[in-house]
Amino acid sequence: MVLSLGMMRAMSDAPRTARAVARAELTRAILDSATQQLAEVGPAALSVRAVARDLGMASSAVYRYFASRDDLLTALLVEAYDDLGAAVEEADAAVTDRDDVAARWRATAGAVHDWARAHPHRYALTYGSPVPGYAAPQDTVEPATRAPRVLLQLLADALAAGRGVRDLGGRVDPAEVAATGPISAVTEPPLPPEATVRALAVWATLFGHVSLELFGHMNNAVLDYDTHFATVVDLAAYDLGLA
Amino acid sequence: MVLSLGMMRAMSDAPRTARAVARAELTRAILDSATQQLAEVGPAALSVRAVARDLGMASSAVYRYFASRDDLLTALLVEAYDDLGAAVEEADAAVTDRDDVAARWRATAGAVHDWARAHPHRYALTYGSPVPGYAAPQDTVEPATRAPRVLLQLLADALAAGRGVRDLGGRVDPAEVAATGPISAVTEPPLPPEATVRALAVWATLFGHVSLELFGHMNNAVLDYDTHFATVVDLAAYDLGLA
DNA sequence: TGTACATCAGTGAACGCGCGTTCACTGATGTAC
DNA sequence: TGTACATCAGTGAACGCGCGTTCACTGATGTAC
Repeated sequence: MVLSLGMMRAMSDAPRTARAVARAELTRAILDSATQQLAEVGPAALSVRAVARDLGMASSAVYRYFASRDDLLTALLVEAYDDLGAAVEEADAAVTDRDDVAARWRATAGAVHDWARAHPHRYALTYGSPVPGYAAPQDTVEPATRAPRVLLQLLADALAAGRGVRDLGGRVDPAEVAATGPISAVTEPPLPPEATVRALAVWATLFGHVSLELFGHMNNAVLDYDTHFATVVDLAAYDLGLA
Repeated sequence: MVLSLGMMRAMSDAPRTARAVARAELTRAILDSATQQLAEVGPAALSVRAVARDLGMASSAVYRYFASRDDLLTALLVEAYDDLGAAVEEADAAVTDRDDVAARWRATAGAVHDWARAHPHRYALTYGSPVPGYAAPQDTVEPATRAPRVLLQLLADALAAGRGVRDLGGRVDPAEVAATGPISAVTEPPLPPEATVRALAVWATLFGHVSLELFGHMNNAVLDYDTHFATVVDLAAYDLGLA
């Protein structure tokens, strides 16, 4: 996507001209309306015309702001990842005792849980089924890494402070070390294999729990989601060697 | 839904009349075509007309078999849950040494993984984002319990045989015991709280892993899904106290 | 500062398409006597 | 076994709707001199 000069101004923090101000505002309004659409009909039925109708403008006008329906979807996806990433980063950063890694983990997991419940449809967009016929472009990759990065970093901090990952019942297979190399390499210094494996498993538990809860698979099976979530997070803290 | 006599015959194993045979076959053909549709356009865009076109019949004819698009979706959902449930049950049953609970767990987890990869769109239908505007009716509840039941039962068997769940780093809170009561009560005798909590956490890990893998969140991060899945399953076996 | 020109936002009509569902109807199959 | 009637499967037209995207155009805003 080639950005026009006007578009770049619209996206900068201090738009100069009246046009740029209007563009920034309408871009925002389109995204907000589309986000609402998302909640009502889902990503597959997200409609440029419905957004235009909602804003009282001709449907063709939306194309001055987004080149296509897919571009609009991409923008929603990037915003959702960024929003979640920011929430998680802030929750971690809000723990003033940086050495209390268990508290940082709880804050991180809680932020994911809270964000997902506050924005169930945006969670479904990012972590639910892929949208058929839509392939997320490269732009979404970096924002998607923000949240997981926080977990890996706090685990690295724990290891640096001499806390560690509880034993895993055996050595990590060399093939597994190779398979998870990119994850290990996220932090500096890299995580040891045991930590990487446990981090990935815990990450799956966290998102698995949130998905099962939000998508209705705990209906009438778990009666108090908050209590159970706290229990699972504590258990993960224990498995991570933080508690 | 009230079933007509003819419909009940069509669903029984040995349809009598030529009509009933034809009905059973066409019902099957509709479901197969719809399943293919699902893979191509997703559940939200599943179209009665497209199914009819595929089968070379008038779109109105499909309504002789399913009262509405939602009814068709429900049938797909029930079939998917049953298919997964059967695969998991068979995988567990195929382990001849019933006391080798670790092997039963690996077979169970592997069956979920294999089924999901063989039928990614049916997995997305059941465990991905809910279909907007569609509320799954009661008919889907029982089939959905088949797979999790296998895990709970093998864990109960392990406990009966003196194997058990490793310690969780603390006692299970009474509120959590209450919250997870329905899960404990699935087996006879009921699972103790520690086992229930660990079972739920492991269940979230398993489905979290499969979702993250299938929905593209491990792209360029985990390089060998099979190796990593095996590692996570082994780790879960260890956490469950089976290995 | 004032003017001429370039850029941009927004319009409304149009293209070609697909959808779920209903309905009156025809012809084949099944059933009761 | 043969016949009359009831049931069912499938048709094709119709209703009323929505979609993404393009295009020529108008009028407002911005810019260079």
